This record gives sequence, C-alpha cells and structure tokens, in this order.
Amino acid sequence: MLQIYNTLNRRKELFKPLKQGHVGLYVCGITVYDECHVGHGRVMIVYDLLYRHLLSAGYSVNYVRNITDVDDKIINRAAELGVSPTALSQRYIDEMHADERALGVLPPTHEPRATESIQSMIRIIERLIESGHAYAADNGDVFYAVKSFAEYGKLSGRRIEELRAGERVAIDEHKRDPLDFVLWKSSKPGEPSWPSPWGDGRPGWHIECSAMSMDLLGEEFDIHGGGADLQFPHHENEIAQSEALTGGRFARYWMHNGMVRIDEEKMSKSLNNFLTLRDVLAEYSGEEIRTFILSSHYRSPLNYTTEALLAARTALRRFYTALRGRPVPREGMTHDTNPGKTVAMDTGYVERFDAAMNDDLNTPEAMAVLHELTNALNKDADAGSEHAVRLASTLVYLGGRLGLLDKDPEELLHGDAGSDGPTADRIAAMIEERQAARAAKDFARSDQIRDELALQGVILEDAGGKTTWRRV
RNA sequence: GGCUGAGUGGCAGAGUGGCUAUGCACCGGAUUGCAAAUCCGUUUACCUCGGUUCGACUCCGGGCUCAGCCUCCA
Repeated sequence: MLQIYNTLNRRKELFKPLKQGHVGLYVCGITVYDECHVGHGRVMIVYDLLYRHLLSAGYSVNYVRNITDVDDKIINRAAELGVSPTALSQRYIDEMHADERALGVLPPTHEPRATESIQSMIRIIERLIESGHAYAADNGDVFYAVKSFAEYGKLSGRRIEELRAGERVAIDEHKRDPLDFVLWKSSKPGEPSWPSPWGDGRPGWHIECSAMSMDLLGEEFDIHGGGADLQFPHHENEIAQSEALTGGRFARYWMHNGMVRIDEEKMSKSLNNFLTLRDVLAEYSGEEIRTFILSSHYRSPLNYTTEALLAARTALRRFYTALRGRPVPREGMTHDTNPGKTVAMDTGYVERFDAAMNDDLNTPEAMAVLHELTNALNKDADAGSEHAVRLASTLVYLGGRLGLLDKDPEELLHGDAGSDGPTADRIAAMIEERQAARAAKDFARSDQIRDELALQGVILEDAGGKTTWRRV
C-alpha cells in the first residue's frame, strides 16, 4: 500500500485514489525560455518515478505535466534574441524533450501548453468575478481577491496577516489588497495577447495550472506535484482559485520535491548558479544523473557535487559489472510487468523494494536493495545457474522499475571510444598479444600492454581464465 | 521578523523506543604472476541542553546551526 507524504497535512498518508484503479496526476512543468537545469531534471525524474511506480502497482494513470509557453520571461527573452515568443518556446520545448529522453523519462500522458487553454482560463476568471473572488481593475488587469478565500494559506501553513507583501517588491497600485495576485494581465502593443472581456491580454501564471488540470483531470483529482519552491505562492494560489470556483476540493495529495543545491545553496535561474542538463550530460550519462538523483529521498535537498556524480557512476558500474556475462530473459521486463509471471524473480527482494517504494518513494532504501541483490549475485559464480539467472533477472527488473539498468552490460562497459580512445578491435588485438606474453610468462610485456591501455582509459580484468575490458 | 523543513560514522545517505542500513573511502584477509573485478572481515555515528521512559539517535520542550518560502523560480 502506497503511502505519500501530503504537504497539506504534513504527514504520510495512505494513498487512495478517487476512482478505484485510476490516478489523476498533475505536475507543474517548466516555463520554456531557457535550457533545463539539474533542478528541472529532478522534477522530471521524481515524478517519472512516481508515474512508473503507480503503473507497476496496476493503476491506469493520467499523468499531466504542463508547459508554460506564455510569460514575461519568454517575451523578454524572445525580444532580446529577436525571435518570436512562439519560436523561442518551441525551441526550448524540443530541448526539454531531448533532455528527458537522455534521462530515461517517460512522456507524460498529456503535456498541455498554456496557450492552448486560454478559453478555459477566461471562463474560470469570469466565474471568479461573478462569485466575488476576483475583480477587474480599470487598466484591464484582473486580480484574485485573496481575502475572499477563507482557507488561504492552508497548504503552506501561513496566515494572511503574517505575510509581508510588498516588503521586497513594490505593490501594484491597481490591487485592492497587496496580497492579491493577477489572473489576467493586459498586454502592451506587440506582445502576445488574446481577446477577453477585459481587453486584450494574457493569463497570469497561477491560473494556467488550475485551467489545465481541471480540463484534463476534472475539478477534483488525486495528486498534484511540483518543486518545493512552488508551494507558496503558486500552489496556494492554485488552491484558492480552484476551490473558490468549484466550492469543493482541488488536488487531494500535494507532493513537493526538494531543491537541488550547489555549494549548499539552491540552484536557480535567479541566483545564476545553475548547471544545465546539457552541461552535465556532456560529462555524465543520463543514467548516471538519474542514479545521482535517486540517491537521496525526493523531499530532501540534494547537493550537486562532482563527488556525488562520480559516486553514482561507481554504483551503476557495480550493477552492470555484476550483470555482465549473465543471461537475463529480457521479455516482460517493462514497468507494467507482473513480477514472477514471465520471468522467475526473487520475491524477497521484490517485496523489500516494493515496501521501500511504497513508503513515500524511499529510493535510497530501494537502491540499498539493489546493492544487496548485486552482492548476492556476485557470490554466485555460476552465471548459468537457475539461482543466478533469477537474481540477475530480479536486478534488471527492479532497476527497470527505477528507470535504470536497461542497457546491455557489455556494451555499456565497453563504452564509446570517443575521438582518441582505442577501438574495440585494437583492444582485442592487444589483449591477444598480452595473452601470448602471459602464456610465455613474459610478465613484463604483459604488464606493459596493460599499462598502455590503462593510459588510454581501458581497464583489463582477468577472471575465470578470460580477460574482459572496460573503459573508465 | 513569520512560516516550513533539516542536523546520523571520513563522504553520501536510509532507518528504528532496546537488535548490522546500504554504497563509496580506509585498513586487514582471500583470489590473482602482479593487478583489476569480486568475496570475507574490521574501524568510525546519530548537533546541544533538559524532560518522559526500565531504556532514546529514535518521543516532548529549550537552544544552536543550516536550507527553502514570505518577488520570478522546479
């Protein structure tokens, strides 16, 4: 039974979907005005993991993750670069998708764009005005009246009187109350705009998510996720808009992933201390980045360091080394496979893994299960034994549940020669020569060959009378 | 100032009212021509001060430190 930490109540709760067997999941995606950074990667991976876990538990999941493709930052950036906002956002949507593929992230069921839901947003705003929760200012802006929603602050644990609106940013003179936030923004000439009852304009950020989630998941749905930095005010405002509109509940479980840090400080655009996924992918594989992100619990802060990425690389290599040369029936190894059905599994490890994942996606614990499984597998030298095949299958299956270990071990360990590395043929020839030297007890020559390859990033390993190799 | 959350061994990082997390690193051993990989074993811990308890790293309270939010942010 899955337990999820619900930010609304600040504790783990048993997950029960509204509709048996089905889950509606909404995640706040990104604003596409630049390349994704590691923090965005964490969001992608964390909710991908939840998605996979729900699927493997047998749910049908409607996973919606939006794209904000109209926003001040997009408009400004596009103007700077001299391109249209549409072209700019499309470019970064494509880049985001490429990053996701590299990280092994499954596509969500729906990926709505804000600009495709403008009519829904306008309808919601109209109804909010009718019910007295919103008001139009004389300049064409529409604001949400925060004090009209009695439960405002229930997600983030704040009280309206404690908020220091205006302390850090000048208050918009058109607001009746400093806390009010914009639902509809009048546009200046040349900016992207849509006609509305309040004049040409564009939606405010918060209303997008209310509209897109309700369009695709209904007025009330199961899980809403996003980064911890969105808790306030974004998610609080979503709740205020949506629940004021419907009079019922909006999302039932709120999940928030922790921030990625660099030098013990939040990685973010505004602090300009971010590393793009593109940067990191030049140095580490998507699978290594994914392993790094899975190494800590999703709600904890995660510090980005070279050491941590290298540790992920080491862990992954350990798994693949254990799987090397071991037959694993690959059919039926996808996320929706019922373990034990098509491939013999070690149910003990699967149960421990499930228990860890059901405990609010405890991935460090799940990874510990994989390590113990690897250890057990390494102890069985007979690759063809039924026992070894079962353990190897279980390892590949559980790795797959995390979106890992889907590569061929031999290919992965052999890696890519790159521009200056020796080719596989060259290595094979040198290994052959070394074997001859060893047979002749010419260990000086044998070691010379090994050292030479090591300098070129190739490690030789003699085991069981055979020599295998891998790139560092 | 307010609201969240966190402080675990050299590092990363789970967890539990009394019983080995796990991985990396280190040290010793096995294996190896020597290595690598692998296996076995060992060492290092729960911020601080009080309280509850037969017993607390684990519960409660104070303190200290750190991070996030109170502007856009994943």
